[in-house]
Amino acid sequence: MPGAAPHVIRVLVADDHPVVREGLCTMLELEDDIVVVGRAADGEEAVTLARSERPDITLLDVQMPILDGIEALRRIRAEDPDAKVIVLTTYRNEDYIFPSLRAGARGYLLKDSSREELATAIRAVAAGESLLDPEMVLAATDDAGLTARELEVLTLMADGHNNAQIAASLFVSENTVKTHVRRIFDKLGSHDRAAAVLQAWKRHVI
Amino acid sequence: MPGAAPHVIRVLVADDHPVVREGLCTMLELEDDIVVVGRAADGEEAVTLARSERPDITLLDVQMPILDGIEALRRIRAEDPDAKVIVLTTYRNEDYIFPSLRAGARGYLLKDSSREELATAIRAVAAGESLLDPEMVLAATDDAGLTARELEVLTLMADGHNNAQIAASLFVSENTVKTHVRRIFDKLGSHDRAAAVLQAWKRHVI
DNA sequence: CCCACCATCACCCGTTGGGATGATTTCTCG
DNA sequence: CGAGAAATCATCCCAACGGGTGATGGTGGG
Repeated sequence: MPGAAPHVIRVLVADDHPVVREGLCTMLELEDDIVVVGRAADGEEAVTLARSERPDITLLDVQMPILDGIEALRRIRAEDPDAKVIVLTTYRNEDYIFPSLRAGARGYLLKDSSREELATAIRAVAAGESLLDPEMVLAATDDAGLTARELEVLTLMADGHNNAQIAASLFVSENTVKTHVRRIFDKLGSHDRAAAVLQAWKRHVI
Repeated sequence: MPGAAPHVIRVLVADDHPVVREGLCTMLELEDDIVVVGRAADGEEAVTLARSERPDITLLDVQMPILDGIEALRRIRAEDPDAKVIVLTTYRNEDYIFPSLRAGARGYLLKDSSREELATAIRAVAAGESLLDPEMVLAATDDAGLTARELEVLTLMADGHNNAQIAASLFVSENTVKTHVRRIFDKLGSHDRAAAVLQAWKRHVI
């Protein structure tokens, strides 16, 4: 890599919260090498602006009206496969990290980031690297090793279905369901449905 | 009320998220009659700044390190019972609305607010009124009508305790616990522990 | 090719849970 | 004071749960 000329990085900011959007823009404008070239309040606007402005970096909030961040991300990258997008999240919702990466995100950050972290992330991604909030990556890998089937059972349990109902839903015998349930308990470290379901919810497994 | 002289409103902003803090300040400074006299990144700082600056309005994030918003609110009002504090929340966590009001908050807003809403709220509270996000008030009443005792039982259920264990914890008979549990089901519209606990969690009852 | 993992099912057995119903006491609020 | 809500406890009863153990196919990776 050549000691690239001090190139200004053109950034598009998409967030439905006016406060957050302003905050991001204000912080970014304080950096000499970053300029905000567009602000979007929803996913659709983000896609449109990405098309017209062709920013170097697009900051996308996951939770947005009309088009959510992930879907906006897909469309932006469908139009421009080289688009570099960083996904932001307010909540520690690791649920979105893998979908984001699969959709082509280059970065995944908590909004709870300092100006430095933001700027660093933007520069890194602009330079072609990828950047993930380490805290998020760790948490996201915590799917407790549940299999797809176990997840189905767990979800039905969470909805208040008993073993017989789950069995009927999945077209298997009740014995099978009981086996799954027991394995779910093992993996989540719980001994009953209530604790297992809450545990799973807290860990964003369901 | 007299057509008060165009008095400038001195505001203290406390939020641990740099982005949000900046965003709030930027938006508020755009208003002619509002000036930000302090910025705090945690509850302790907020208390200190409230003491030294004596702002007309203090904006407090509920979730902050060291001292959370509620506790900071209590201390600020302990030192100055006339302090006017508006509590902000990112999440739709209605759990904090009643504690906030009990602690003396004059306003309770979602951070997901426009500049106008923010400014209106600040002016209203500065003028001696109270202002609550109507959406929040409605949601907050949704505590499912659980009694304090039922909440204790529910919490223990959520931790995976069975009726016998709960009975032991609360020094009552298992029969009593079963009665509470059944009433909890009724109130939450569930038929088993797993669903009840998750329901309660989602509704921020526990 | 074999091992590991997954999903499936079975049987047994003791414990727990949840529904129905009724009663007592205490406390608050009008 | 009297109504009502909350908390307490009881008894009956059957369905559901959770633990233990063992077994059979299918699939995929090494």
